Amino acid sequence: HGSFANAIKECTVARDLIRGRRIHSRILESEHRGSIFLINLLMKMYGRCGCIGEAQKIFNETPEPNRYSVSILISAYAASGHLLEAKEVMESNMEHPDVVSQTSLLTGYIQHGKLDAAKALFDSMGHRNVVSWTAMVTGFARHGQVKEAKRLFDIMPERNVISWTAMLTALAQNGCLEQARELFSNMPEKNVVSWNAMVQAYADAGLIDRAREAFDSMPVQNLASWNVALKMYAVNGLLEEAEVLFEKSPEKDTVSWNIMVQAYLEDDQVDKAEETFDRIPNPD
RNA sequence: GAGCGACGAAACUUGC
Repeated sequence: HGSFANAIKECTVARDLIRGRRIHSRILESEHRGSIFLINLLMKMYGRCGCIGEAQKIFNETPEPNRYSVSILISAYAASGHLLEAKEVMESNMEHPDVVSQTSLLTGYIQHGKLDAAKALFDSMGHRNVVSWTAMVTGFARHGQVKEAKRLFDIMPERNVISWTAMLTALAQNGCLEQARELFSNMPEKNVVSWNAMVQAYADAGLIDRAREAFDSMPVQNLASWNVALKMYAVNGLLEEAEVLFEKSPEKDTVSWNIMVQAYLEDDQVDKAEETFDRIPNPD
C-alpha cells in the first residue's frame, strides 16, 4: 500500500502518465483497489498530467469520496483554467468550503487573469490563512498592482518565508528594485528560493555584478540558482561565462539545457546549439 | 466525548 502511494507520488512529480496508468491498473488488481487514500493520489496524478477527465471519472466512480477528493478535483480544475468547473465542483460538494479548496480556486483565478473574481472570493472567505493571503499578494503583483500587494502584505496577520519571498518578487517585478533589496535585507528568514528571487531581481535589472555578488554569497544553491545565473549571462552577452558555469555545474535539468541551446541559437552558433542539444541525456 | 492522523492550496529559473 505504501509503495503504491510512493510510486504514484513520483509519477505526479515527474508527470509520468504512462507509469501512472500502469500503477493504476496494478492497484485495481490488488486488494487496495478501494482505498480512498490511493484514489485521491491517483486523482492528483491524473490532474497534474493534464487528464482532468480521468480524475473526474475516478471521482464519479468512488462510492465515498472524502474532503480531500473534492479538494483535489477543485485544485485540478482550477490549476488548468477550468474555473467554472472548479467553482461548480466546490459549490455542489461543499456546503461550507474549506480554506484550502477556496485558495485553490483563488489561485486558479489569479493564474488565469481573473483578478476581480479572485478579489471577490478572497473578500467572501470566512477564514483566511497565510496561504490565501500570500496568494492574493501574488495576485495583485502579477496584475501590476504592487501598491495593493504591499498593502495586503502589511496587514496580513501572519507572514512566513514564502509570503516574504512573494512580496520580494512582487516589488522586483514591478520595478521597485530598491524596495525589494531593502525587504530582502529585512527578512526575518531566508531560504534558497528567497535568494534566487533576489539574484533574479538583480539580473532582471541588468545589475550583473550585484547579481553575481548575491549568487556567490548564497548559503545554499540549487538548480534554479544556477539556471538564473546561466540565463543572466546568456542574455547579457556573456555567453562564455554561461558556458563555464554550465560545464562546471553539478547537475543540469531540462531548464538548464534549454537555456544553453537557446543561448547558442540567439548568438547564431547553430553548430554549438546542435552539439549541446545532442548532449541532452535521455530521461529514464 | 476529545485530540492526533499518510492524500488537497501560496513564493524563485528556460520554453510552451
